[in-house]
Amino acid sequence: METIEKGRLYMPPKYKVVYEDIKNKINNYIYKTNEKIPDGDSLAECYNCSKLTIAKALDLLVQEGMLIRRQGSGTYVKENLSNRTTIELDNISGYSKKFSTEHLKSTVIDFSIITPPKEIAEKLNITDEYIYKILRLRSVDNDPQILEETYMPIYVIPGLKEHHLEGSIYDYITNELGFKIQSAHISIKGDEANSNDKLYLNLTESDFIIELEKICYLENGKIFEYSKTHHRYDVFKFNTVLVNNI
Amino acid sequence: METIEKGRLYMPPKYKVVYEDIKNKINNYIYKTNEKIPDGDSLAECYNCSKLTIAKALDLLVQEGMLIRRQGSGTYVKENLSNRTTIELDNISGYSKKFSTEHLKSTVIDFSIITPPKEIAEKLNITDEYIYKILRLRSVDNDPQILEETYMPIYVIPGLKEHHLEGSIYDYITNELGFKIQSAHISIKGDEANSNDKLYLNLTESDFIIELEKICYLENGKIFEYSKTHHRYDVFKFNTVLVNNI
DNA sequence: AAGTGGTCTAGACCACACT
DNA sequence: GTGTGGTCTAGACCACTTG
Repeated sequence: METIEKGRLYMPPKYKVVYEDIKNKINNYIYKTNEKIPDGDSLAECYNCSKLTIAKALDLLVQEGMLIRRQGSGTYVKENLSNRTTIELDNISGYSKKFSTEHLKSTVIDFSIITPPKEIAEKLNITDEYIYKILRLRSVDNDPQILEETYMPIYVIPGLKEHHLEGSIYDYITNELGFKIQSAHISIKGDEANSNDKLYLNLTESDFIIELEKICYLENGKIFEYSKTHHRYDVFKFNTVLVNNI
Repeated sequence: METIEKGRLYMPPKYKVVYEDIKNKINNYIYKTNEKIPDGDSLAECYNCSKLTIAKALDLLVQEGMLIRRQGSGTYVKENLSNRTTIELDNISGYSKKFSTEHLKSTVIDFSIITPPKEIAEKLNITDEYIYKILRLRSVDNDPQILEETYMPIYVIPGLKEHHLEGSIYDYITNELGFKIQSAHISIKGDEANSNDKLYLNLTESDFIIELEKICYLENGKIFEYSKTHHRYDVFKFNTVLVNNI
């Protein structure tokens, strides 16, 4: 399972190996829906590790809504529901599995470097820093679906060029810059379409959009993005799993 | 911090005590935004526990979006953003903190016991079980905001009466029955208002709503609720934090 | 009573950041 | 180099359910 990253041999931690393996077993119905999987001691012996490592791996799957652990009883596979949303840097990544890049298109409406207004600077937690301002239209088969307004500090994401925007900014950040995403704080609401929405998303006077506001963190603790995306309501769907941890 | 539950002395685990204490320190700005909190060894000494217990407590706060941990650097308090959504059994619990029960009203439109149609039975993962069907209108200051369609198996939630519906079903389940919620799988989308929405939410022909679909699990592994809530778009807001754990 | 998950420890070692 | 978080172990004991 080891890979080469940045020219170095990268060996994933044991709990991640166990996590991946059990996740595969669930997805391939080797561990069947609503059934119990082997107990912690057995798994620890099977994977040649401690119980705690097994628990850590299983807890990840609980967090993703794939397992439920019941004290005194066992660990069970949940009904196969919509899995937890991965962080959608792309805003359209839900589709990127369904549609190849041939069908996806990003049209850059505006790409400039600005001094952020106070409101944006606060969201990005910066002072006196230049930022990129990006306005993009995301389409599937030339059908416009998402109008995206993105702000990113230059010093956090250096070297961003217009051609990156025509593809995936996410790919640039993770693959070319080698950064990892830590988290995203999001907020979802509905609203009437504004003039830009009507213009670019081909909406009529009476239409509505779903607005997804997002603040994204890198693993180094820096906020790298604040964005507002307006989604045509008929193509928007957001799935997630909330787990009670306390 | 110990409490009496079901006539027994309940002593919370150490990591939960630490979690609560640090959460309070963040909310009261004893640990300030963007600043580093003490390292794991110090906290372990301070709380008289092992490093692992501290890590477990801090990881909960990372999951809630309040902290960020950086290997080699430290643990930092994040910008105070909207916290992670708690499981909203109530559908209106976001308001229950803002508005007292005097302002909140639940009007029961339908409360019946039925044999579920196939689609609902599948969502609830049951066969040959009777279920409650509940249609409620939730209002704030007599302003109708949410139309809620709920299905619950009788054998999972016994003894539900109409007067419970006028208050909070959540309170009945957690306080009177003493059950705990494990998780909720949710899905959010927008849609045009249907005839019921127009009727009960006072919408016009052109209006639209936000639909929140939800499947809820108890700690005993049973699904106790499948619901669809239609929210007037101008009063809907959903916040959450997505954390990259893998 | 037996089985299973949950909590917790003390300590070891590694990976990474900072300076 | 020092400090910090991340991983991992072996084992102990507790809480809960009943496969």
